[in-house]
Amino acid sequence: MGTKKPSIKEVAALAGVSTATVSNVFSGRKPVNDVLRKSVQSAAEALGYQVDRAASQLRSGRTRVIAVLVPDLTDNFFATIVTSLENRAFDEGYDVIVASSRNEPSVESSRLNALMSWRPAGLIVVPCSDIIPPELVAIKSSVPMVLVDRVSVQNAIADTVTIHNRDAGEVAARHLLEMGHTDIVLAPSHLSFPPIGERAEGASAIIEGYTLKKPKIIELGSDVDGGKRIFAGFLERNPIPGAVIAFTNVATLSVLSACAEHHIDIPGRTSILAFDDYAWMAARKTGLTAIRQPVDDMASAAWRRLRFRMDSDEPSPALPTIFNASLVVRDSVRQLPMPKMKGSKVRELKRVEVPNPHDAEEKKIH
Amino acid sequence: MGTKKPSIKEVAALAGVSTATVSNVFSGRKPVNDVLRKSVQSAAEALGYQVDRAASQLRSGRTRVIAVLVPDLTDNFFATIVTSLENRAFDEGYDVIVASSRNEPSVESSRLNALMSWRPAGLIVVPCSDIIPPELVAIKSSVPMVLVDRVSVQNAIADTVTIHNRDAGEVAARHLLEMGHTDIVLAPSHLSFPPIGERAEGASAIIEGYTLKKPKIIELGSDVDGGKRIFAGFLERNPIPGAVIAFTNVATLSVLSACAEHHIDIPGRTSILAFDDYAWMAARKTGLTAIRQPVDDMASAAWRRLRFRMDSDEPSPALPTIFNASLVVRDSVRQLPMPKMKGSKVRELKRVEVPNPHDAEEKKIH
DNA sequence: ACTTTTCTGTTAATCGTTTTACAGTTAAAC
DNA sequence: GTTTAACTGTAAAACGATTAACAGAAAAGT
Repeated sequence: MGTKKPSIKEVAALAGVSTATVSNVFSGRKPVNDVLRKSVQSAAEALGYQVDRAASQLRSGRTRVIAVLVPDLTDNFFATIVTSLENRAFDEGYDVIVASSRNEPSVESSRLNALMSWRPAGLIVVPCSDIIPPELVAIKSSVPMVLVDRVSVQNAIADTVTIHNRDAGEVAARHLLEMGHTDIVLAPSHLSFPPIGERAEGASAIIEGYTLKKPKIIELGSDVDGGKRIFAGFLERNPIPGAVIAFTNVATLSVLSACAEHHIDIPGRTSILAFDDYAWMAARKTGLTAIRQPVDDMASAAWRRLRFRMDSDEPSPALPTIFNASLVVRDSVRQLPMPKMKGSKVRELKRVEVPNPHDAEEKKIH
Repeated sequence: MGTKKPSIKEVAALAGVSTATVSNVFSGRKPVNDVLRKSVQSAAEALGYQVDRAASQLRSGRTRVIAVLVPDLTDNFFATIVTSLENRAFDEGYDVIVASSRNEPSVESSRLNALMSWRPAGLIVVPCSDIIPPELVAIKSSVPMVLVDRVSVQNAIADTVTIHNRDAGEVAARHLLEMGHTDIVLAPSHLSFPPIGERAEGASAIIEGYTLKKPKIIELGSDVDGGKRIFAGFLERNPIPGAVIAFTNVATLSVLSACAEHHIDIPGRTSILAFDDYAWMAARKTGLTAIRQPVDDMASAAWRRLRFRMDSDEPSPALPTIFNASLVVRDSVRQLPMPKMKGSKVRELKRVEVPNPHDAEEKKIH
């Protein structure tokens, strides 16, 4: 309980000007004489004045807030996106408010409502599943927004930023086949999450095309402990697979934990190919071979797209921005003695350019 | 660009009541007849009405916002704290806005200002270094706040929530000594960060007491790549140490990466004791022995303390809440052939109770 | 010398809520 | 049967900024 914050009136009084002038000094909306400007600034300084967001926003209708909704801040992938977004936004004078949906659609809805009550200037959402919450559809027309990662590009209701998940899955599978593996198990978190499902489909199709039968798929869920138990259960009831593709960060941790518990050597006994590339994956004796998503590029694309939407008032059709994932080869996939083709050290997926009639700049997807 | 949001007036008109009544329905401040309440609610529903935060906040002066400032959202420790805080706050009708300081004092200051312009009801800060930004000191009297983790309890200007870092360092060192290690290197990120410095001191004191000489200390900085290079450089210029204590998450990753690069077997060639306990630490063949901080307990303590401050207008002296860390024994510390004493599986630090005259509830620190 | 433009600053209305003060109605108390 | 109290609802005044409309002075144009 200190003294309450000074208002613009007090600053105006102290500087001997009108409140309008003080406002102009702070917003830079109209030029102010140097002498007056100085005196306003020092008056504000002396009083510890700060513009009141609420009042400013109420009157102007403009709000320099970007709302961001992610499934789980604790997941490094999302945390990285949020951080990146936050920095970019801040540099351009926007503030970011974040909410996480804990991977639950109901929480997602209520958080979305909470976020919207800020009347944000823009909205960036990583939905938690493929059923896009009805709120979003309603909101879509009133707030510029972009959807990231967990969306199927087909039925997107707004701009999207994703990687080409099917391709990524294919590359993963192809790498395993090239290394001589045919006994491959697929370990997604939830097939119903668009990117995960697409990755798994891509991988499955390639494997089936080669081995003529569908690979086993085990859904591991989105928490590490549960996933570990599921995968451990699988290991107990089945022969140890020759290779596993883990389609998310948590799936990777689940698989790895279960293997550690059962003293299964990697890659001696089973090979592992992970998705998402984190520091800890390299910080081990046998580094993990993984599919890396260009997180920073994705974040900046999302921001760029949002800026574009916020700046233009002409509505234009939803634009998908699609990045390429890359394969980072380390030591967790064993070369089996029947090489078909040799794999290269870092293998780029074939680049998928999205036709983009409205925003030429977007073309230079990297 | 859709239709603009409806205001309270339109709801009132549609429901055939005054705006005051609508306000009462939503705030629950005064009782409203059931019939009217229903009609207000359905009118609001029909129009898609949502209370405008800006206006509400401007008029009432109250704001349901908690500002949280952390050094790095990408660090799982902080992300966990933020998530935990967010959930708790949300359940009680507060919204959280987060900012990260990227571990830079200058960013910290500017972010702090940005956060304060929200006129938050409460502030939770994890400072990035031991020099508490001057803004904070100024703010202290006007906003309830609590400091978490990176603070030395001694010169705290507000309530704090920490673990007993010195003790944690001591326990780490003692465990290594008990396992027969004497050739121990200390790997902190920055000694100037209060908790890190204290941990290192604790460990150093114990080791010195036993071996009669100070252990080597290598500061690794707060990014993994840099730290890895520093530690790799150390490994090239020195004999491989018998054991390493890594005092933070990033330090752990740096050390591990460097060891992987140099094909140094753990714990065969060198033993490692880490701080902070994450999923990936268990997801390896040789699980990492680590000191675990009770992150969730810390977050809830921080929230509880903040609530207390927000509820009471009587100023009371700053109260430190101190938790105990625990040692989680896995496989990364090798038992050397000269056992002094035997260590137990999970060893609790001695509990440090903080006298607490003002808030009896706080006593039950767990 | 008079009009026009430009520049700079002010007055006062306004944004959408909350809230104080008050009014009307009904129930309880005497 | 009048006074008190208890409820519910309303009208209207805030809250602190922005901004449209305006005003006065200096510069420029004719």
